[in-house]
Amino acid sequence: MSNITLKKIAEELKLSPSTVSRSLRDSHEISQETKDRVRALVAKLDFQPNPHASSLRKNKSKTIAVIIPEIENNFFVQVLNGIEEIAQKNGYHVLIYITHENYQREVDILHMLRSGRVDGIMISVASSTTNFEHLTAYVELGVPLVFFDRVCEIMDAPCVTTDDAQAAFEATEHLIKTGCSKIAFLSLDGNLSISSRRRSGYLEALKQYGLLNNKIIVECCLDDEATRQKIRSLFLRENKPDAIFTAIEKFSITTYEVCKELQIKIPEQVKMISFSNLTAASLFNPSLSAIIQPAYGIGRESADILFRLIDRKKLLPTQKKVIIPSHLVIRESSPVQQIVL
Amino acid sequence: MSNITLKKIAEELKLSPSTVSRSLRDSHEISQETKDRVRALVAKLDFQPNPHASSLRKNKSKTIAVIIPEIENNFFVQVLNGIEEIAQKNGYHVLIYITHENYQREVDILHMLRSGRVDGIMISVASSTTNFEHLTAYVELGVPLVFFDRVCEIMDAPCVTTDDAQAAFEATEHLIKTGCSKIAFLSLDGNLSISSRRRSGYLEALKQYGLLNNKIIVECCLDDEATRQKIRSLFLRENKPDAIFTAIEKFSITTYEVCKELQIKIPEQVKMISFSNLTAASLFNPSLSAIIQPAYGIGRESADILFRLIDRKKLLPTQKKVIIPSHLVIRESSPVQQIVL
DNA sequence: AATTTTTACGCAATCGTTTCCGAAATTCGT
DNA sequence: ACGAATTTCGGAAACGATTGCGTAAAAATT
Repeated sequence: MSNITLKKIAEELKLSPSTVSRSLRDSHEISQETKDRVRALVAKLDFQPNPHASSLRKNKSKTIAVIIPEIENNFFVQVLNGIEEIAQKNGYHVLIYITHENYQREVDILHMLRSGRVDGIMISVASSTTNFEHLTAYVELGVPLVFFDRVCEIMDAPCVTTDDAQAAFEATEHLIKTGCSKIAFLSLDGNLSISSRRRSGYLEALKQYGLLNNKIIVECCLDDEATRQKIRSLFLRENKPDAIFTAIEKFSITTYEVCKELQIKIPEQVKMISFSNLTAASLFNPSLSAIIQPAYGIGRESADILFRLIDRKKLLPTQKKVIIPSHLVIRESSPVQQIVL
Repeated sequence: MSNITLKKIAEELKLSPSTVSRSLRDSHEISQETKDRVRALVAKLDFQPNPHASSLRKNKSKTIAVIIPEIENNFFVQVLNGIEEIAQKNGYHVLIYITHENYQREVDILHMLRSGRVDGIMISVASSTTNFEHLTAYVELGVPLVFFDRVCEIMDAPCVTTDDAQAAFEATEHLIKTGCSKIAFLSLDGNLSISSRRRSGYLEALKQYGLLNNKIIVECCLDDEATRQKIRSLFLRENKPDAIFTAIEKFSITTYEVCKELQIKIPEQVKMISFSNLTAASLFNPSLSAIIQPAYGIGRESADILFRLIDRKKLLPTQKKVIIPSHLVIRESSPVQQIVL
């Protein structure tokens, strides 16, 4: 770390530190000539003000924290990409924390962040989170917080999501219209906002088409092997589903693998559709019909909102609860025309 | 941000700030009784020392920066995952910066980081980086820096990579052994360390099998459409390749798409193999043979090394240049037995 | 009992920047 | 030309935690 300080610059130029500081922030109470002299030396010595001293004094860290439940998930990666983009534009730094769907870790991180290390937080809660005290405690400190995707509706904080229920409805409806009547819905256990919204979209579609009695809801956990086992038993029971709708990208991969293992043909024997942001989904065998979430946009929008909060700007009324639509891409795993063998 | 400070704790307990500070760091010169009193109040008030004040005084930020060229790439995501894991264990925070393969952005980030904001840097350089002054200038400041994957060999900084040349050799050899003689190698343009190492592995295999005259090297850039066009023309030239070996995951996806478009069958008409960390590669149509890099391990190992440097611990001699082997997974896109139609 | 050592704590400087007050020096208004 | 307003800058006190140094009191040593 360079040990050249504001004070040294000041000495060198026979100025006071305050003048140098003001020059650097282009204060109107410094003459142009002095500013130029300061900037010249600063540039020459490649001086950078110490961010910790600055943060301490100004009580601003120019840093935000992004808390995500997992990183090996294209959705969160794209969100992060959007966030980083906006943060960079605003001159902010991005701290990343991964909870690995662990509630305790989430609590610890939020607790730790109460120190003033960051000016704001963006979070998608862990699947194991049912209690929100750690979040309310944080918000009560007055530090801006924005939820994205997996939100906590009851809290007074902006939420940026996609239209999960609508998207799930459309996906289910699509499956119904292509002839499916026994559609299984695979979702993450716990009571995440997205899970319940997606489930209700699924159920609503079944209801509208009089198929509510056929509902098959399977709640899977994070353990890959357990999920695999649940999917297997789904195919081994007497009343097999004729379609699978997975609410989580990862589950679609597991489902494909199980189908391969059990030699079940997609889409002939079972159709498939999934929430997924995998760019490679179109290369799957068969290509996977997917609900693509506007991940990048969610990242950008929620970051935008966070910075408005940080800058104490008024939020537009529409920015309290932002919903960006997903879109459905139909591919071979759930073809519109039934493939006849 | 909580406005409760060390000083207030001290007043409340009728102690001096120094005593409180020492109590919190478990100094031996504080009686157990006092420590207990301090800790009790600290716990009760949920006090957290201001990190900026602490960083300023101790000249330690407890933060590292991770600079990656792109994030929508499974390899870097897994590396990041490993890094975050180790950082968390060491009580460190992780700042993430994405260069988007942009040299100037990389320069700017490194310049900005010369302020003492972080205690160390982990970086994989951008493909457009040919000049390393920004890196040497940084290292000369005495701040630890570790390279991973895309390294700069000539610099005196630890490097953690995989055995690119060996892996590329084996992949090429595999293609040759399954009957291919016109193997095209698709790599990223620019002179990245990984590109040249992978290329040399490819060339070495061709050489050993007397196929050097058949070498086909295509350098692609980041523009997706340009890459697509280059791949198309590869298939449209008179002397078509009978195998494609892509050094970058993204290129394999584009290649698959082009093959679909041109109705070229993999592996019947052209075999494929790629460097890739996509978990879903096994679900491709056909499933993609891949060189899987130990991304998570690279992340963990390079973070480990960085923290040794930060703690001024001696590096083991083996930690100056760490090479973690990749492994080849053969799938349907380059079957061992030739599929006869 | 006198001395040395140890224990347990306080004082005050320090990290580097920012900003509230002044206060010269200059310009302006009339 | 003389007070008022403006411009331009410096002094010094923050911000909050850490730490070198000093020192009473208690304990140990001779």
